[in-house]
Amino acid sequence: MSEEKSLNFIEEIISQDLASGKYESILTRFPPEPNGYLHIGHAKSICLNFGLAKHFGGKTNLRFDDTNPAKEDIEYVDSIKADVKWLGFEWAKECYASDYFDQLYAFAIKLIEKGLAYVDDSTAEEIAQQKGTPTVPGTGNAFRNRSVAENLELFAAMKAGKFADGEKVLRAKIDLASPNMHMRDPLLYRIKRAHHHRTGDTWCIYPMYDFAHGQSDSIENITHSICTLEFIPHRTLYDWCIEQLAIYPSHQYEFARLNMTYTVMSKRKLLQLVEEGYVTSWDDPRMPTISGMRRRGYTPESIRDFCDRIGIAKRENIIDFSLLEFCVREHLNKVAQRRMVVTNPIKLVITNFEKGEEILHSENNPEDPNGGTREVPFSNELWIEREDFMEAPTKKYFRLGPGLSVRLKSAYIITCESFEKDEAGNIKTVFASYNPQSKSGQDTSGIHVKGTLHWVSAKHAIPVTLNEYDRLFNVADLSSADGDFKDYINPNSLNVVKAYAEPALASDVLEARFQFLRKGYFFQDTKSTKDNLIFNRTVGLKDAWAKEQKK
RNA sequence: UGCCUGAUGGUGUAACGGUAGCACAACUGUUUUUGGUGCAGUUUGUCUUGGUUCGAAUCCAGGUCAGGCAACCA
Repeated sequence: MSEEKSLNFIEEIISQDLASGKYESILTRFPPEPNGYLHIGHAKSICLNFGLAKHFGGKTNLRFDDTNPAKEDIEYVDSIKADVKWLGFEWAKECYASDYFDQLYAFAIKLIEKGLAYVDDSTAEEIAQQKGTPTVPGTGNAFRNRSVAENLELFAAMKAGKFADGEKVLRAKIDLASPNMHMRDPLLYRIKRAHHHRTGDTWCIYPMYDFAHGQSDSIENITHSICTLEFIPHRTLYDWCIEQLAIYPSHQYEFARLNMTYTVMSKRKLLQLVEEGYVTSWDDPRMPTISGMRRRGYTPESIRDFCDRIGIAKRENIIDFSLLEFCVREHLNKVAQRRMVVTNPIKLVITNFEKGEEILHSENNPEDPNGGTREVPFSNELWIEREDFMEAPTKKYFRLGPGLSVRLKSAYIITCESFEKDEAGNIKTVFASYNPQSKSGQDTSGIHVKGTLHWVSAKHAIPVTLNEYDRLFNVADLSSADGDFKDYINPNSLNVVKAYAEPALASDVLEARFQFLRKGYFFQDTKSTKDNLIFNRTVGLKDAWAKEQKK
């Protein structure tokens, strides 16, 4: 059975390029600007670029597009490198557009010499005005006719710091009437006195994206430069620069960026959530950032699987959040250690358990035959979930109620005899008897019950804190919702609860993935300590009972 | 009124002139010491109008709708 996975449109292009001999091997790049943290949308691009190289036996560079020092910082460089590594990828070279500043400057001079660039003294407003509109051609100005010699001299003066910020810019001389706005004499260099995180104060002029990106690709001999759809109109300029400069012809291809339901994906909006305190930080587990998802308990495997499943195409999309949840459940189900934790406890007393205490064993992972078992102390006083007892059970309720029997996971079958309420009328204690013949693994009782409950021995329980996360927004498609996106923030995106956990959890390692039985997948928070164990809920289990109840 | 993209079930994504398939979601049934997992199954789709063709999701022409393009941002 050969199940050939069909190629996406970029893979098709690459295999043709390889088959035709256009390239012997391919080189891609992942080119973030270090002005924020990476999010799941970047993960799509990372998986694409690195995945392509892996698939076709090529390489991928990590390149920081650091041409705007006002917004960039080393903090972001470090976080980006950590995130890419965590996702499981290795770059061939670590590059910076700023490493090419001298070369880019030389490229600019070459354009001036060819009469294809000029220094413009106009203000930003004047330039915008003179550009016209998509339906009205732009008009030129007198600066456009400056001589090559004058342009050379003025550009050198710009570099030498002879002018104030914004006083002059270098523009390409292309076509002010072009139907493509990006070809109406685009800006190439601007004067900006800002400290650059790598070049310090060496430069006071910085190249614009359009004069840095394609040339950087070319310098590195990138074969396939892959970006998102909004750069389509830039491609004409990308090609123009490469042609006029007669440098290595990298080619740009575009795919649709990732959108997801119940979240936002723009760095600007994510920054707002952090700065205005809607979340605590960039790595808040509710954030769609790689660091937030890591802290939440997502695995690199599940994110890569997700990126694989969503595919690559040019059509705009909005992916169901449930697909991401599916991917992480699928992986965690295979690897997570099972533990028992009770969040909203009521006391269960086993009236006929005269031993008082017994050490039982429970499998760590039923999906993994080699996963081993752990010791779980059992006693005559246990905690169980309040919702696992019903005073007057309905007919489809498979749990505990007067006269009903259930199995306690990895322990015994019990039968409820009676219960006690407190003054407020809430259930306080449930009394039950156990069947000694029904011990897990050596059950000779012949009894079959429908429900199995998780539990924790009261005497042995350890206190833990659980962060139960839910989606950050309460509408699916934020792009088509009216008004400010912050109006749709889910006020219940975090529910912090105290819980009792089985003692094994205290000695477990920090990096371990857990499934708290019948509750969901959990991961220790970065702020968790031995004395104050905190777990983040990565994702809940599928809950068929909750669905049934809604009916 | 310009230019550039795109349009296949609820959501994604295949089919490259020849059976509209796959995944998620939803819904059944079944198994199960997690109402989890597994297994089996069901439902739902080619934007529109013409044309070419024995045959069109695919090719051609017109239309409609959606998104992008006028930062000294990337």
